[in-house]
Amino acid sequence: MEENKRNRLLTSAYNLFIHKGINKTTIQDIVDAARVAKGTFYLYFEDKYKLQEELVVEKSKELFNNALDELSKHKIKKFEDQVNFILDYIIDSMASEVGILNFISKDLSLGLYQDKISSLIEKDTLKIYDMFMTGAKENKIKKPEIALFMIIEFFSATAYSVLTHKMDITISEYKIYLHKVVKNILND
Amino acid sequence: MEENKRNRLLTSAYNLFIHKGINKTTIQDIVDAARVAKGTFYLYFEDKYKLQEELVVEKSKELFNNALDELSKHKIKKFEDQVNFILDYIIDSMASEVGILNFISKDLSLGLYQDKISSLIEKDTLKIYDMFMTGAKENKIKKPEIALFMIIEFFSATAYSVLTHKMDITISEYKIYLHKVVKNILND
Amino acid sequence: MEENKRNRLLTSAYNLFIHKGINKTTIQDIVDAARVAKGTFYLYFEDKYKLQEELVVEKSKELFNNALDELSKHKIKKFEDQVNFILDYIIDSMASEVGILNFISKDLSLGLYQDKISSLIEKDTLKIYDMFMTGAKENKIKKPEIALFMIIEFFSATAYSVLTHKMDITISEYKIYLHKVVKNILND
Amino acid sequence: MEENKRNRLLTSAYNLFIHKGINKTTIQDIVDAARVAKGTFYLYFEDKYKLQEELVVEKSKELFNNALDELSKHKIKKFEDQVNFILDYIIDSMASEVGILNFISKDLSLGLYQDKISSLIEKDTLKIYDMFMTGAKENKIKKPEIALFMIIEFFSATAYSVLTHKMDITISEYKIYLHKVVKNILND
DNA sequence: TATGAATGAGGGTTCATTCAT
DNA sequence: GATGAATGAACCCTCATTCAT
Repeated sequence: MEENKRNRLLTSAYNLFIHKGINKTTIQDIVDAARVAKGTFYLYFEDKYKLQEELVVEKSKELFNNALDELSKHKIKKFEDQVNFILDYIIDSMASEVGILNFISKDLSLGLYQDKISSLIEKDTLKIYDMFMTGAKENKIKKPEIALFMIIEFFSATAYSVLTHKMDITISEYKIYLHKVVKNILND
Repeated sequence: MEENKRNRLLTSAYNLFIHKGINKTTIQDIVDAARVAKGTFYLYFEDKYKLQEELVVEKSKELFNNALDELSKHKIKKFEDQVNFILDYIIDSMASEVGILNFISKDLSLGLYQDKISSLIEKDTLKIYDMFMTGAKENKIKKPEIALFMIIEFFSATAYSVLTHKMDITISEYKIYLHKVVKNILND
Repeated sequence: MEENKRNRLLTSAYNLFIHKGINKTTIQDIVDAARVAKGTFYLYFEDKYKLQEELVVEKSKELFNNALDELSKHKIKKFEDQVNFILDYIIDSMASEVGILNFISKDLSLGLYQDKISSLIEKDTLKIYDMFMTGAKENKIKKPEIALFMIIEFFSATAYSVLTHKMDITISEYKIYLHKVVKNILND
Repeated sequence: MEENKRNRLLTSAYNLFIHKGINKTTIQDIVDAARVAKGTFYLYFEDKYKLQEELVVEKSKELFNNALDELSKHKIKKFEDQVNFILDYIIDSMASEVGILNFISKDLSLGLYQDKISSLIEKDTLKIYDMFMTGAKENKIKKPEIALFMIIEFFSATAYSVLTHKMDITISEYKIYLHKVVKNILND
């Protein structure tokens, strides 16, 4: 039963965050949507931001794992192409699901999100991290961690701007640049 | 006298923002530090965020203009090298002046800052924008606006991470990557 | 416990309103007097004026119902006399209880009060309204609603002035005029 | 020059009062409209309410005097008819000039207004007061002050309600009631 | 576990009034 | 007379957090 309420809180918060942003979502809003008492919130989460953190990790894992699943279906040989496939998959997912974009960026700075993503990626439990490191080793990439970091940072910053139409460029056009920068970083 | 108080508010706010971040800085804090009555704040600024905006624009202009001044002293011929010189100058400035770094990133999302920077850069009154466009034209760079955007986004995202030691890499090492990506983007 | 605090707020507000008037009574005053936290006020009332509204309705109902109770003890036959009995009862009540008079008129315009009273009276749930309409019908009064309105308006305006000694006339003298006007309005 | 600014303040305040009501009109609003500095306000008026008082007296005198002027053109013999003529004139004026109605009643309670009117009427400098007392004496009305008071109170309360459509009755219908009550009060 | 009434610090904002110029 | 920058008390309201039940 307890997990039930905890999950309801997570789901309700997610829906509110993507619609109103975190700062404008109150704990009252969350517990109302979850049909749970206010005190119950504090039984499961220290505060709003701890809940958010959990949500970001969860949603990111989902995104990455879906990308990996899809990758495994395509038998792509070249490491560079694998990396690009994953990045393309992520940007396409985000383009089709506006919610997650708002979630990671309205109020929530992208920079903040990057903190979370980075710490997420550094966890060796994360399959995508392993996949990258394995591929990097096989391809004798010198500093794989820095390379990954550069790719992620570049991707995060630019993809967000492209998706929100801050930059007047289509996703297809953007991918060309992206692939070139990735190639450049990997073939150090 | 009036400009005096206005300036005291700006200065006090700047100092508080870089130490506590904007969200944790209250208007009461600002007026206390400026030794000014609360109502005086509202005489000059609509709210905390308007003041911040003014501060960001001002500080950014300072940074860009200093970079350009310095560039003009060095007689660098190649466009790509000029761009790199400016980026290096900015990252070095930020490295030596911790304040501005906290100011643009604590609470304040980097993304938000980029909005400001971007709108700032798009103003044709801004010398740095002109400089880039002129150089790009001379070098027959195809889509100078997209190139500039890519460089700024990449630089903003990575420089911040490097300066805050989120990534274990020295500034010198970082510059090597940076220059390569810049080269790659410019020689499209 | 909850109703306890709510009632304490109502009582405290009433006492403050009758002594200082609504406009000069702050929410801080009310919660202090009720020995309750500020936030508690907003738990029960939207704002000061909603509380006031509730108070006016409550006090008015009390007054009307007492008047009707008393009327029923006196077996008065004639409709006109019944109406005068009620008006007399109300003015006597107000004369003996200064509080309610200040409450309905200091700051609070009498006109405003009339709005409340009128809407109160128009509710068919209100016994006094039924009593009047029934009596009016039996006595073949042509436009009972207008008659009631005229009586109420005349009574409200003059009674208030008499009770506050704005006019140098005793209550007894006043009743004579009042009864004449009532008679005149009813025997249209 | 000074009278000029003073008058501009009065005029501006009047226009604001009739549109926004007194409570929502700030001194800043008034001085802005009068194109005068804030401090200047305090040179001529103690506060907003002293200005308002002056305005009420002035506008009321205007209304009464216009009524008297018009009366003198009609050679009406009977005292009762003269009184009714004046009341009719006033309600017709108010009906045609919405401004004054808002002025005396939005925020400003009618009761408050009555205070002013009453004190105004008691001043023997007021022609209308003289006219009434003279007529009353000639007609051997016993307590002319009380009669005047009753008429004014009844008229104020009901006319306001009729004009603001709080009561569903035409002005013509209303006048019939009004005249009957006046007759009744005068023929005591 | 679960509740939700109660808390109260703290936020932003307004505005009548003063006073040095 | 005239100005308007400066004041600061006062206000309303929000909301994360606690705690007795």
